[in-house]
Amino acid sequence: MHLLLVEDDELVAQGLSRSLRQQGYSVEHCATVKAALQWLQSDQIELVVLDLGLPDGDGIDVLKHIKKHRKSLPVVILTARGSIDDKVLGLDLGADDYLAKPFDPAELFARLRVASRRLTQAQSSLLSVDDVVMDIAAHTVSYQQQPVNLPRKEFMLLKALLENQGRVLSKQQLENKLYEWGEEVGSNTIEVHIHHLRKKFPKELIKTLRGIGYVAGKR
Amino acid sequence: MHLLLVEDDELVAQGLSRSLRQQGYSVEHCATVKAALQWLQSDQIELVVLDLGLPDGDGIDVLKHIKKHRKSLPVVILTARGSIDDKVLGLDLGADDYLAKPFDPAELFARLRVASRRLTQAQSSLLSVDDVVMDIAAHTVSYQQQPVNLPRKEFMLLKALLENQGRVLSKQQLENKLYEWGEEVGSNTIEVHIHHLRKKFPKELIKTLRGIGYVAGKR
DNA sequence: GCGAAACTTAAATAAAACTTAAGAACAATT
DNA sequence: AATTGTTCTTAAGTTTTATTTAAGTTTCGC
Repeated sequence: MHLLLVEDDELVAQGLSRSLRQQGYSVEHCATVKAALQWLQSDQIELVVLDLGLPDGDGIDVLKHIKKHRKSLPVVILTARGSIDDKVLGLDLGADDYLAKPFDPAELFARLRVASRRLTQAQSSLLSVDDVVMDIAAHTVSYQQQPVNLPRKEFMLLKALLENQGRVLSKQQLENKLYEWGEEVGSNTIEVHIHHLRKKFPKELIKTLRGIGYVAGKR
Repeated sequence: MHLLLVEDDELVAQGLSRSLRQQGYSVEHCATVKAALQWLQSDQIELVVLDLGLPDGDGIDVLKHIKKHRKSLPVVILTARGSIDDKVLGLDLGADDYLAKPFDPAELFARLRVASRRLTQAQSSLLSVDDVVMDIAAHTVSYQQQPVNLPRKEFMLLKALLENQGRVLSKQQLENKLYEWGEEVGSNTIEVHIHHLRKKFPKELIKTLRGIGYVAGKR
């Protein structure tokens, strides 16, 4: 993992770099705001350890820059400014952690492990065919990047179809998915909903198999 | 946001609960390992503040349980055990942060904001859509640079929506965020609060998806 | 070309959300 | 402890929108 250490005290920097490398990071080091911003251009950096008191400016500016341009890049602040107000400010500006000097290296390493293990995390589940994308958790659907508003039943119907791409679902099966048990439906509801869906999406999305049912997806 | 406070000192717990509520969390409190595990069954909890010294066991067991079953649930440890070894252990077992008592409440709140904004991938303590800006730390909201006064529930509601921009939240989900467990709400409260919010902000801010829920932000 | 199945349309019905306003609960202040 | 003002909940009435129904039209396979 690629770590940028921004620290102007040469001695501290050297010691830290060495032990961070021992911890398995590839460490880049710089001592000024300017150099830090330079490094951040590169998109190579995955984790930042930031001292606030720098010779050519305030480390807080580096933090702001990072959170503006690469908001998910974790930053751990490491500084002599240990007042509560400083901490609150740093954390609220987007820092992921804040250690006041003097600190124990073991604690820093533990906190860096927390930050880096968070980098390896997952995303929400999406159903899609071509440029029709459904996010079930967020209850949203988009077509060609544009959000599409689907009423409840239409959403359920499309979801059923997308969950069974390539498989034919009979009207009966679809009804079972849309309606509670015992809630008999007396008419051509499914046909009507299909109709409405087709008006909102490309017509190839839902194919009819006469006498059998409907399928979504390519084939 | 639904927070579980695990703390056996009755006095501390009471004080903390109150100020956490003031910070806008719905707080559930328990004092034992057993009760904590119970609460965690419910899947309602989004954030945990954990004391380690509990009467019927070690809080570390609660942490282990969480990280086994609900990996991504953030846990902030808050304890009298302040040695480096304890900290490293706690953090390496999956805690997201670790504060040793005595601590300053302002710092705890700031660190909780870090944890909760990570849940919603917001970058700092400012949430905004267009010219509606919410400062979670300061508990203020403004619209077109003008401060807007929001009562607690309205604030919580707007916060929940802003934390989930683009995601649809059902009335049920919103209720879960505003009310503590067992505090059943019998009526159309959410609708009424939404109504009040809409009177104070541009009407495009909160969209209704009939039968599904509400969304804030552009889509 | 015939009949069954699916499509389309519009109106009727049902369901959800909005709007009010009143009073209960809660806080702050004296 | 009483008073005032604020915030929250309830509930009823209204409006809006989704869903169902039903009737007329088209399409498909035989």
